[in-house]
Amino acid sequence: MYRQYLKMGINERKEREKELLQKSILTAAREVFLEKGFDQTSIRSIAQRIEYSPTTIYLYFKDKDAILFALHSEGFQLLGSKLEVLYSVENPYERLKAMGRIYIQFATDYPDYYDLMFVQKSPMNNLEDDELWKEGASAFDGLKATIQQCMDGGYLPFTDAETGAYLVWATMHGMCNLYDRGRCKVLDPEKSEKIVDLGFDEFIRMMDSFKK
Amino acid sequence: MYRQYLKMGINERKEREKELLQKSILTAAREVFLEKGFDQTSIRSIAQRIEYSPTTIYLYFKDKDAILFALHSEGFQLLGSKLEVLYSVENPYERLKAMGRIYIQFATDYPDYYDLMFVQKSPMNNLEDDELWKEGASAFDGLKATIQQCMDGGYLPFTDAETGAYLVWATMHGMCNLYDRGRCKVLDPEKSEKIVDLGFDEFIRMMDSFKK
DNA sequence: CAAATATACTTAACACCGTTAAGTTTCCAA
DNA sequence: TTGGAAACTTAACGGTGTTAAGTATATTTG
Repeated sequence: MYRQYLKMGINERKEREKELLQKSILTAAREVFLEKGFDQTSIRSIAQRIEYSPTTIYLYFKDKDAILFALHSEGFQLLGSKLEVLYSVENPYERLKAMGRIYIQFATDYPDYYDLMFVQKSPMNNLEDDELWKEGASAFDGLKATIQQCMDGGYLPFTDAETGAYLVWATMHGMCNLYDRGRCKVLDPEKSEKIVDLGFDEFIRMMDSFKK
Repeated sequence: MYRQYLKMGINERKEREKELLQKSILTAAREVFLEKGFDQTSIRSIAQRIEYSPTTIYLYFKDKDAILFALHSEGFQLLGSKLEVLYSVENPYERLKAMGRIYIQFATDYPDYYDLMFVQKSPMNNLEDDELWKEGASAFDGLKATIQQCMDGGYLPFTDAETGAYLVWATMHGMCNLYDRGRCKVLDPEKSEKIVDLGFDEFIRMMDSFKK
């Protein structure tokens, strides 16, 4: 009968509604996360914001880590959008320097996103043991390619692009993380507030001296 | 009466007993921490191990952060003991390289201690706002002094010893932390397991090329 | 059209957590 | 012997992630 034809439309509407709630859960999660921070982002606080019971969330996400993983992916999208301007930078070494500046700016502007993307273990629990970390990999590949071009252009003397990219990444990450975690208290108070930028400048100066 | 004379002895015994329990709480905390890790180190689990009620712990420590701070200090003592061999290294550049190796070895051998010392925010909550972070400062001063000597000896071209020390520290920290937090999945699986050492070797190679 | 069933959601509960207030036991001094 | 301080425990508060069971609603089927 004609109801058979309606069924599809109804199912589609239902699917749309499901997706809508899934999205509103994620929106609520993002709001709580950005307003209150990682620690205060609880299933219950997300549920309260969308006026559903906490258990409803489990009908749309496997567990809390799945939500955090989704937010982590959002962070990578945001970082990616900030990095887009680099396409116009043709000189690989200039691009690398700009990349570093943007990375640090991102870590400073969105410390919670940064933490979720590069420090917290929770979002990584969502990956299967053999599953690869797509978000991280594509960002890293971009860096690696630039490093390779820097090597080819004689700007940097790394023996291996991948190891070199890791080393540069680790330096940026270490500076941001030590600052974020309050470990820069050991520094001269006058320097400690702007130490990440000072460190970056010093890093650039070191790299500059490599140019063959 | 003669009891007056005993009183002091009794009070001293009581004080010794108080210290004893304080120490056994710390021992239990350390055991749980090293066996089960940071996340599983709860007041309740520590209490269970010493067979006291959880609330007793609060008679000996202000809160959980105070215990974590005590463990964090232990970590610095342990790291300090590992660094002792450096006294015999006269060449500052050789000492710096050895320092880096020991630092990485420490982070690898005692990841939980390392986390507590350089990543977790909890132990830092125990410090007053204006209070300085003694443990971190004395470790950093050791690095800074060596960096300064490297600069003086023409091994490294940093413009400022403090910023240079921070930069070197951040590089080591970044490599260790990215590895610990599972972010090295982005690397070639063949390299990822030994990436910290590979990165360190590359770092040394870079530094070597600075020698004036 | 009524009964059966599937869907969406909630309530209640479990097992944890850090922490505090109130109560109990133990010990020493007067 | 009794009063009181000190040491410790019990019970509770408000929070966490998560699951099992129950309810209401909407859809399908006989």
